[in-house]
Amino acid sequence: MAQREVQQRRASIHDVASHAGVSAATVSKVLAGVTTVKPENARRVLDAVERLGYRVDPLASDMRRAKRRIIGAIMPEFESEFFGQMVTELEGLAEQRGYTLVAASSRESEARETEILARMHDWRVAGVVLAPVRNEHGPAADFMKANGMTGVLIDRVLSDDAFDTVSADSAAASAEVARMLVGKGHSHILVIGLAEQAATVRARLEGFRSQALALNPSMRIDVITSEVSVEPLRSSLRDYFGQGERPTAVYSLLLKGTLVALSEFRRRGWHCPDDISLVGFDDAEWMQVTWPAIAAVVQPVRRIASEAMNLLFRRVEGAMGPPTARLESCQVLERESVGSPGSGPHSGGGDRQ
Amino acid sequence: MAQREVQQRRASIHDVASHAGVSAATVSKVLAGVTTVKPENARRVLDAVERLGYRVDPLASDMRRAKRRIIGAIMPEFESEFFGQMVTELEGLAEQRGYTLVAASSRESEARETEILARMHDWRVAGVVLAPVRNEHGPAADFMKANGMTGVLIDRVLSDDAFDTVSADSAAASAEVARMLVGKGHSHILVIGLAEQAATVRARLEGFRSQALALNPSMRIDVITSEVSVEPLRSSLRDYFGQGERPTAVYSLLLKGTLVALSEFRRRGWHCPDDISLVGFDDAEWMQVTWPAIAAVVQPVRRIASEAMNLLFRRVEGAMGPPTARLESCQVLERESVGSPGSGPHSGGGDRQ
DNA sequence: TGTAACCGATAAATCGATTTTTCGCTGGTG
DNA sequence: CACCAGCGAAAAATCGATTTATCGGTTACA
Repeated sequence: MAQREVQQRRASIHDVASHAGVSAATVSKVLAGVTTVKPENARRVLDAVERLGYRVDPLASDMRRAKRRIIGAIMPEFESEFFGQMVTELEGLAEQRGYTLVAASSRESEARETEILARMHDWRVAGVVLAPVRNEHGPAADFMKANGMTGVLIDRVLSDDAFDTVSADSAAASAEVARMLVGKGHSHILVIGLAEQAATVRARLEGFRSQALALNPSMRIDVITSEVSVEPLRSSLRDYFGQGERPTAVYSLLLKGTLVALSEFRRRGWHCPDDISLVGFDDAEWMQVTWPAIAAVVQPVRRIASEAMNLLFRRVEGAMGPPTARLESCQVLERESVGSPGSGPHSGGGDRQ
Repeated sequence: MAQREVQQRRASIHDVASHAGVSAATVSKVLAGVTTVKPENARRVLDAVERLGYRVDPLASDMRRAKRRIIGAIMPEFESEFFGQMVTELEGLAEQRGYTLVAASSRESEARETEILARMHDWRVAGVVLAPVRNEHGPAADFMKANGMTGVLIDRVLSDDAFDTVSADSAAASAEVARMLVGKGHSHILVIGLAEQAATVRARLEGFRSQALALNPSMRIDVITSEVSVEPLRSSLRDYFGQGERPTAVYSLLLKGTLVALSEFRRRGWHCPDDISLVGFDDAEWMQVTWPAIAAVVQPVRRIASEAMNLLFRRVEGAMGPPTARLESCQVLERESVGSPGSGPHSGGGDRQ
């Protein structure tokens, strides 16, 4: 319990030492659990610690180590449930091991990503969990490599020759989505995504395409991707529908795409699943309370986070060997936004507004 | 540009000093912009810095200061857009001033809140931005007070006698919601919320109630709040509707409540705004793409963040004086989930599924 | 009896930067 | 010529903890 020390400078290890009548080194050893300390002295040290409310200063404690007990986390954004949960999980896992997590958002910019990484390098973080904006081959991974940083890449990655990677098994999940949609009788499906995240999006696309075509070789699969941001995707989609294209289902390869698809459906007065079916990669809390509830691929956030931390700490502790590439399986939630083609009015106009 | 130094120990200020043929103190001064250094030496220092790719170690640099250039941020959760954006903003603002932001989630637990705070105190952070789980009178604020920490309280707070506070002007926004609903002809409205966040929720409730009653004294306003978590709220709501209560509009005082309300509407097959109108405090991206789009109160995240940081840094720099309590005004977005009572079927059954 | 091994603890070095103190040197002044 | 002021830079102290080297005092063994 802290007493009148309030507002004053906090007690240092030397204060504890003098109160206990021993040297600072002895205090350090007692607190580190070294057994070569006389019980009597240990007791007095612990007494003093208690009396002064002493706590080790992690910053000072880290001074001498080459790798500080800090883990950096870089996410493309914090606004979505996925990355929000990810940071929460990572923080908890770091804390469990006595590490502090410093999280930063790259705001979908590779330039910022590298800047943040450089700053974390300055802090001499023990390791970094990087969810790259684009993929594992960006400047950020290069920077880490060039500076001998230890790290794990997650989410928008497949595998790397220098770092362990952990991501959702996009291909398998997409194949399951394909089975679901083809099983319902869809034979003309539009897939939308952002090309930014090259490898991941490609995996999701190919996983879907190959499974769908395997089940129905005459299937028609249209693909719309935008290079950079969401807005071009929106206008491409608008053009596509504007030209009279009428797929019976849309599979969005990422959350932003799901939002874009929904808003385009709204513009045209289309309802799911009567007028068109919709499935999106990435789940969100709201998707189960809207009308209709939106079918989604749920990524195993906790498993990705814990696996990433396991791999990271293994490396931090000096583990060598070739990098691992883990794929964690997803869950596909079939909800009301998916139906069979032709089962509803499909008028293209029925607004309930 | 870093050269073959890769993988090696990073250059320290002493390496720079010896390469430049000066002392470490001189290097420090050059980098700090002190002008009492001979131009010739300054140049050589900067050369060496460039050549070695030297960057100041922020940890070592902070050692001597009583307050380190670290700002702590504690949020109840990271999963919602509101807090996600908040962290993003705070991080950017801290970075602008050369500070590092360490963010942690209290996971809606006051106990965890205090633990995190204690850990941040160990780091001797310069200041803390705390979004308390409950309100400004919790154990976390007490801890900060007792330990002489500097901080700002945001979001679920109104005002405090020790810390500056910044939050959305809940009362004013709620009054505007009241004007909107009463203006549409609603005279029986249900308000739902969590009592946890006592003062804030009360402000939202009172702001709404007083304005609504002023406009229509015979107005009926029912209130359902749950003490602790979301689930009791859900069952209370279920009971309420189960007893045959049929308000024409629901005003949710927080995001979770909006989700609960929507899912209960779903259960009963009610549609907005035909069967019932809905307005929620807190906006989210999905609310404008669903059918119907959900009316919401938008909190000025950026303004709250920047104002909080301004106040915080003022205190960090030693500003004295009584604490400020800022209220930032919100924007009310009227969307399709709000209509006039009786304008739709109000059958209580029309499902489009 | 002399020396080695050991125990427990302290002094000192270390980490990397900042800040204070000290010092050498130049130039101006009485 | 002696002294002081001022400049610029080096030396040293500091921050708080950890780790290594050292040291006094026993005990064991040859």
